[in-house]
Amino acid sequence: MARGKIQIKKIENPTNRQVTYSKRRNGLFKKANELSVLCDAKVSIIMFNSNDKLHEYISPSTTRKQLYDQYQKAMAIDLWSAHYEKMQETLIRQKEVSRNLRREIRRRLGECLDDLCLKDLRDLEDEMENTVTNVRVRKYKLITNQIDTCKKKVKSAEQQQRYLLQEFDARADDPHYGVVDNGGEYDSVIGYSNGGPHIFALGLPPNHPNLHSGAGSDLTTYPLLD
Amino acid sequence: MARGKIQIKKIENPTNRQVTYSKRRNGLFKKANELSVLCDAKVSIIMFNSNDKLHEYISPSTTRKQLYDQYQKAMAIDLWSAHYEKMQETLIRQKEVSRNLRREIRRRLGECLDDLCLKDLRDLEDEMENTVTNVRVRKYKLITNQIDTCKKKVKSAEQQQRYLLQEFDARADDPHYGVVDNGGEYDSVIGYSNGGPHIFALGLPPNHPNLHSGAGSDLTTYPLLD
DNA sequence: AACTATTTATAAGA
DNA sequence: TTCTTATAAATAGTT
Repeated sequence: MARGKIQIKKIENPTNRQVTYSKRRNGLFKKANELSVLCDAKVSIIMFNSNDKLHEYISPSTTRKQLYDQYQKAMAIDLWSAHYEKMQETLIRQKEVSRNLRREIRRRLGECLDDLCLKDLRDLEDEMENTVTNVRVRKYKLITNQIDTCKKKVKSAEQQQRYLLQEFDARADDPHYGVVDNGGEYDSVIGYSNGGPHIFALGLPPNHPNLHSGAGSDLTTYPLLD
Repeated sequence: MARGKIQIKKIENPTNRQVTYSKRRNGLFKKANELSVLCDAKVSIIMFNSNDKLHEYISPSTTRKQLYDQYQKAMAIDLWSAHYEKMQETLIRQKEVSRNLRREIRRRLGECLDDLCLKDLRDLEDEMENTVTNVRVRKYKLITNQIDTCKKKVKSAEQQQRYLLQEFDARADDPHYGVVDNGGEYDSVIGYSNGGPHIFALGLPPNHPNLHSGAGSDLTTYPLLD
C-alpha cells in the first residue's frame, strides 16, 4: 500500500514476512483499539505467526474471561468440540435410558398399565410371580440360616453350661478351693441368672477360650431365640 | 481518516456508531485476512458491539477448535474446562442413577437378592403382590371389555339374521319374487352356512345398508366367539 | 527504526 | 444500507 502495490499472497522471504507481520500486527491492534473505543465494542484478537508465536489483543473495556464467557454463551456452547458434542449426546441418551428404566419400574409397581396389551399384562404377571417365588426362596434361605445360627448358639451355650457345672462340682469336692457360703443354695449359678461374675469369683481364668469364642460373646442373644 | 480527522473516543450518536462499527469491522477483518495470507499466520477476532451482538473472524487456514486449542496450550489456561467438568459430573451422576435403576429392576426380576435383608425381602414381596393384583385388575378389565365388545357383535349379528329371515319370508310369500326351487329345503339359508351369495341370489340389492354397516362386515368374527 | 511515495481505509455526505 | 470522494492513515520498499 505504499511504494508499490503488493499481491495478497504469502511472502516467501522469511525476514520480509516477519517484518510485515510485525508492522501489520501493530496496525491491526491499533485499528481494533480505535474500533473498541469509537464504537464501545469489546474486541479480542489472537494470532499465531508462522513460528506459532502467540500475540493477543483484548480491548481495555473488558477482560479475557468476561469476553470468552460471553463468547461461549453466544456460541451456544455445543459446536465446540467433537468431544463436547459426544458428551452431550451421551448425556441425552443416558437420560432417555433412565426414563425408560423408570417406566419399567413403575410398571413393576403396578402403575402405567393402561398402554399394555393383554399379552404384555400376562407376561408381567408371570414375571411378578417368578420374582415373588425367587424372593420367597431367598427369604426362606435367610430364615433357615438364621435359625441354624441360633441353634448353633444354643448348642454352644448348653455345652458351655454343662462344662461349667462339671467344673463347679469338681472344685466343690476339692478342699483346695474355697466355697462361697450361700447356705448350700447353688441356684444363682446353676440357673445362670448372673453367670459371668460368679464364674470368675470361682477362680476361672478370665480369658478362658470357651468363654471368649464367637458363640460365647453372643450369649446375650439367647433369650431372643425361643 | 477522511473528510476530516476524528477524535478516538466513543461516538455518542448510536446510528453513526453503528455505521462506523460496521465499516471498521469490515476493514479490520480485511486487514486480518491480508495479514494471515501474507504472513502465513492464524488469526481470530471476536467482537461484541455495544448491543452485545457477536461478530467473528477466523483465518481460513485454521478452525476455531484448532486455534483455541493452541491458544489454551500457549496460555496454559483452560477456557472451557468449567463447562466441561460440570457436564462430566452430570454424566457420571446420570450413569449412577441408571445403575441404581437397573439394580431395582433386576431385584424386581428376582435377581441380586443376596444383599437384601429380611425386611427388604418382605417389602419386595408385598410390593410384587400389590403389582400382581393391579395387573390382574387391569387384565380383568381388558378381558371384560373384549367380552362386552364380542357380545355386542353377537347381538348385532343375531338381529341381522332375524331381519334377513323376515325379509326372506316376506318375499317367499310374495308371488312377484321368484323362489329358487331346492325341494322346499331352506336350510342352506336359514342355517347361514353360506349366507352372502344365497341372499344375493334371492334378489336383495348388493349394497343393502344393514349388510355393509360396521357390524355386518365383522360377522366373520362370529364363529370365533363362543 | 525511520522515511516517504503510494495505496488503502474511511468520515461525511448523498 | 450502499456509493462517492476528499482526506487521513497505513504501509512497502528503501535507507
